[in-house]
Amino acid sequence: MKQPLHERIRSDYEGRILSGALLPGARLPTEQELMRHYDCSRMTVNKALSALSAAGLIDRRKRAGTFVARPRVHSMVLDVPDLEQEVVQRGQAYRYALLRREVRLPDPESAEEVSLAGAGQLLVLEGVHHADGVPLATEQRLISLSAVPDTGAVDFEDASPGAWLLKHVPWTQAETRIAAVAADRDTAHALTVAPGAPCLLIERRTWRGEEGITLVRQQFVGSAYDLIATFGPAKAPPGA
Amino acid sequence: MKQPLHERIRSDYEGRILSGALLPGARLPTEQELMRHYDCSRMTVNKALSALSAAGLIDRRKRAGTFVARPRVHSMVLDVPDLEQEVVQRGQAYRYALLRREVRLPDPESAEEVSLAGAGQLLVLEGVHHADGVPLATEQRLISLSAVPDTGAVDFEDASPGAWLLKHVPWTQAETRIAAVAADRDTAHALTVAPGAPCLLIERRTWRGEEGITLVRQQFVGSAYDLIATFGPAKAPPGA
DNA sequence: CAGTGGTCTAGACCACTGA
DNA sequence: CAGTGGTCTAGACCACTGA
Repeated sequence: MKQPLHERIRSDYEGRILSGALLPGARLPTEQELMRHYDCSRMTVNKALSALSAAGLIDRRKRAGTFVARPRVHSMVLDVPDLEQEVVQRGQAYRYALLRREVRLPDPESAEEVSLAGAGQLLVLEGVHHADGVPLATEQRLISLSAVPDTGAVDFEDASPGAWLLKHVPWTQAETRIAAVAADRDTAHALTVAPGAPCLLIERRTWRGEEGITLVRQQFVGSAYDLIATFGPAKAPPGA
Repeated sequence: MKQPLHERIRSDYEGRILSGALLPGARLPTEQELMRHYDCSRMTVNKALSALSAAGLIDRRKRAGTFVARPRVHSMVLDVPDLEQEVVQRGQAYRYALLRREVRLPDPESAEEVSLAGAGQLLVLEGVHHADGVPLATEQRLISLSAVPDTGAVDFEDASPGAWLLKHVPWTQAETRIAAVAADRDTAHALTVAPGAPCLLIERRTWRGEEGITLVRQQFVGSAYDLIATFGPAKAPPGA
């Protein structure tokens, strides 16, 4: 075994957390218990747990113990925006209008749908995000029911699916594609802009471990929305 | 002093690296030397250096020693694209055409220019990025000459300023603003698209520590460019 | 082959805080 | 107040690799 022991301990628990075997809030063994289980010194256990803590996967509290961290909302380096929260922070009223809801098998011709659904079905949600009653963005979302079975029972008539997912499903990997497109007729109608108006298109795929969670395609009114991403060690850029 | 010693060692060297007092490639003291200097055990020194290594600020090589890492090109979590590299990877020929170059004081009415320039002057560069001879994006860039004095001597007639900066200036903090806009007359002309065509606008501010380095505003032909950002622990998304 | 970092041990004292 | 994690010590053996 060339892998260091502290790496093995770290990846053991990383795997259990990412796979969902250890749910948020679950308690991990104490350092003493891990020392006995892995037959090693406390420093080695501590190194593994410190790394998990630095990665945000666990929270450690003196006397209380070590716990699986709550799903990261804004703890990732890129500020993946939760649209609802953002609108509310601007002091506007947020509303999500669900237009369509469907559970179906993936389209066998769509590689991305097949890859997302795995062996199961897809929940398809279409709706429009509003700020102060004005349409801000359209959203088409696919959710893997095998990855997130709970979603089937949730009522999305009112709540934004993105906000629900952020709160309930930990994700570890995301890919975002951003482009500027001209609004087609349907989108222009839904957003009450002129056809051809510039829109910001955001497509995001999210994974937990190796398993796809959701694929979402949002189209924003160009004149009404900016995407801002900040990254680096500090909380806010120095200029702010 | 409530700050742990390993934190103090870490922040001592972090500060020297970010401030430029220790340049890329410079050698740090060995663990033995640091043990003597801070009068502590090797594990404490090792914890501090391991953290700097995990953060990508230093490289450690057995027998050789510990060195300040080269500026991060793609090591940040968000894949800030280097346009030149991206175009070349697509198998296209890259060219940057410089349209304007000027050294001037910041406009006192522009808070962002004043904040960027500090006490010094600004280098202003305007140009167009081409892929296979076709205009891909316009670029307006401001560089703080007090933060990057070397820039004054560089010939940007041919080389993209972004690629030069990525290679030569380590940055620690960035803020990116992304929006969809309609091309105005000048931009449409430079990009040879119709006025009003959707364009992806990217504005990026970059800092090294507290000091502003550059502010760049790029406008991409919407139909020709997608921005893709991947983040998470793995190198590539599982679906790819 | 000698110096460097990587890892690990078997302890220790302490601060914190919830049972 | 007892159990937990945070930090630190003073060693050790090893793998690696450049002088």
